[in-house]
Amino acid sequence: MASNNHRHHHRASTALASDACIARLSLYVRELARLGTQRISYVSSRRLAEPLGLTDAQIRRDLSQFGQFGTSGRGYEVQRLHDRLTTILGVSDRTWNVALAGVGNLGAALLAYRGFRERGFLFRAIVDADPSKVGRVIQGLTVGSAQHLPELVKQHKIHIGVIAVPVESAQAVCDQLVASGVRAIVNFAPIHLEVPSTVWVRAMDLAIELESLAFYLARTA
Amino acid sequence: MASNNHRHHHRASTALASDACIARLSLYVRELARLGTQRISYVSSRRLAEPLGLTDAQIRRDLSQFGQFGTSGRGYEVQRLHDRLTTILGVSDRTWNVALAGVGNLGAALLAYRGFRERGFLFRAIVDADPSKVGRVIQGLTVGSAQHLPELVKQHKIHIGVIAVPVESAQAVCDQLVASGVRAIVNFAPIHLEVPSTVWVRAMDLAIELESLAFYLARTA
DNA sequence: CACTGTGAATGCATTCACAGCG
DNA sequence: CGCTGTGAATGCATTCACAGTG
Repeated sequence: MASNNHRHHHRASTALASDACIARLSLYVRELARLGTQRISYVSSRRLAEPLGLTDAQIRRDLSQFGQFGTSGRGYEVQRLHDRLTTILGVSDRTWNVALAGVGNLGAALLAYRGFRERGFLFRAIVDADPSKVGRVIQGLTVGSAQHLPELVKQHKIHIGVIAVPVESAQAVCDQLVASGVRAIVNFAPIHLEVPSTVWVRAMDLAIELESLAFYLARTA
Repeated sequence: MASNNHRHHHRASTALASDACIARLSLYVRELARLGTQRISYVSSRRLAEPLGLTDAQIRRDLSQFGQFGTSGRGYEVQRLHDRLTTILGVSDRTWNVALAGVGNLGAALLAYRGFRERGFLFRAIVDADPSKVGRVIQGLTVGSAQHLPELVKQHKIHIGVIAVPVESAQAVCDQLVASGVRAIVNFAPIHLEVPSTVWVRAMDLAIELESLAFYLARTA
């Protein structure tokens, strides 16, 4: 989130790149895909950086953490770099199963968004605590009861849980997801979720973004 | 945006706190409000930090940039600190006028979310490029034509623009907002918006969050 | 010659650790 | 004694600048 994402995980393994760097890799993939559709075959770090509002040095530094992908004097081969980065990000050939908890307005919006499917993120199970919503079919998926979340997670081999429930039940839903084996969560509820250090959480908190803007506006009005 | 939010603004004025710090101030306000409803009148930096997943030192450091609010041996008076921070954030006594461009699923979800109104962010104008949507009433607001965005911005004295349109038209809508005098924008489209350095942009990019999670899952599977 | 990849320098944010206060 | 506020230390991310390469 913005940037907003805390990292207090203590992993022994290999030194991972920073959150910010990983987020930028996604940006590079997007821009490379766009360049690909324009039949552009080579791109320099400078040209890749410009439309993203970044610097050439930053791109080279980010990429250098994962290997050497460029050619001196020529730049990067668009298709090749795209493929390498999607592999690094784990979105090249495989798909990820996503569960959605909370089918309110926001949940429905997430289900309707095409971008996820294109990148290999597939909603496999959706649940809601409201009995009147259970059984409804949205985007081809039947809304399940919140009680069945654990078994749905196992049944569909869910990798990522998306929490779009009211703040009061967010931690409980999170606990259920974690207990069922989910190790990655996107949280839209305005609360810090307590999870074991083996679980990754990303917070999407729009109210915080608005308040940040209010701060800057109030100072420069 | 997430941290994801880049900052490449060159402001002469007083040294502003970092984006991350401002975002945390919002978290403090939230937690203080919660403590207030529990009739807790004093809180130490440690007790404030814990439920937010932060450290006591960080809270004291953040607050110290804006003044001295605590009492040695006692901690912070909940109500007083809450009031001071909302004032600093610019959300204490005033309201902010928000315009929404793009009334799709996401836009509708944003309109329906109560949290914004509570914090003083009021949707005043909504527009969509789809003629079949123009004239519809959502949450008490009539959908206007996208062409009328500039005059609506002026008419309603819009402070903040929210872009929830397809990626193809995001930059154009952004340009319209900026030309109409909007100096703060929340962008949900997966593209880097080009704006003058006097305008603040926050990116909300869910696809990037999901890909970051995929990266970590792929490494620790 | 145009560009990459990377040591070195810089700049920031976070953490430590403690003097000083109520 | 418990806690704040803050210099000092640390740790990271970004930027600089350039040797090396196709």
